[in-house]
Amino acid sequence: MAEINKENTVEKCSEECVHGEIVEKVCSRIPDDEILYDVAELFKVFGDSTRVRIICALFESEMCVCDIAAVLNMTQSAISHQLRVLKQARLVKYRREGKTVYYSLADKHIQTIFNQAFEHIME
Amino acid sequence: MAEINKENTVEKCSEECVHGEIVEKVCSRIPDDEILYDVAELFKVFGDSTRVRIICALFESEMCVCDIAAVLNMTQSAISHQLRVLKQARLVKYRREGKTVYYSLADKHIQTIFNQAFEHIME
DNA sequence: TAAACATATGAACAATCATTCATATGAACA
DNA sequence: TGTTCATATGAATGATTGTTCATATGTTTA
Repeated sequence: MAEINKENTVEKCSEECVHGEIVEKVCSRIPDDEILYDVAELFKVFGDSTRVRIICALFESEMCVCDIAAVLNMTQSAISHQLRVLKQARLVKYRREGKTVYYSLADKHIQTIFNQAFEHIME
Repeated sequence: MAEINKENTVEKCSEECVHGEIVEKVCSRIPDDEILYDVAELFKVFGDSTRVRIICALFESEMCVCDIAAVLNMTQSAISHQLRVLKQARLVKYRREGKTVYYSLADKHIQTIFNQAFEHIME
């Protein structure tokens, strides 16, 4: 328990109110910070309405950058920047056909995650 | 199709490369912007490592604010601010017992969403 | 090879947000 | 009622990030 307050910034309540057993149990079971950081990074990608709209558009059909820009009524540059973010998160894949690049979703988990999110919203 | 480029900022490619049928189909099937905005707002709440750690801690056990602060090794104030965000998103609920306030998760969808996120990370 | 065009990217700016510090609130108990 | 203590909150600040504008890349076709 000593390492819980490393830097002597001990809260008043830490000696009175902390439930030692619970804190210890939770500390031992919670996933590593590194993993939780990655989870937050993934959700950060989902946490922008432009990217959400791109993903939902790609649920319907593979599309080129121009088509996505037309659907969202935004500039090609803005879409391209966001597709790069989605690509880096391995959420979309692409194929080139001449001058055109077609994007599609890369991960089967995305649909499940979004369905659950829709259900939470609707409650 | 006229309403797709409302403001005469027609991209060059919009007359050459836009695939009209696909754009029209996707436009008609994609959920309303209002809903997609709400979805993004929900994911924005998940998109912070402190909040992710709080949520994962609460997967293990109901806890008071002090306990959560001890588990995450952060100040009571920082935790309290984040719990307010989670409360506003209806992701946590609380019960008061004397001076202590116990928080727990409010929504069954959260676990499913996080499980899928873990699976995406692990791939 | 040169022009045309779909896409990508770098820099800059505005807006959003997590934490800190100080302080307020509200319940328990003397 | 007054003190103690767990929790909540307002203001300020530093950091992150989405979009725009200008330009670069790379493929096609004349």
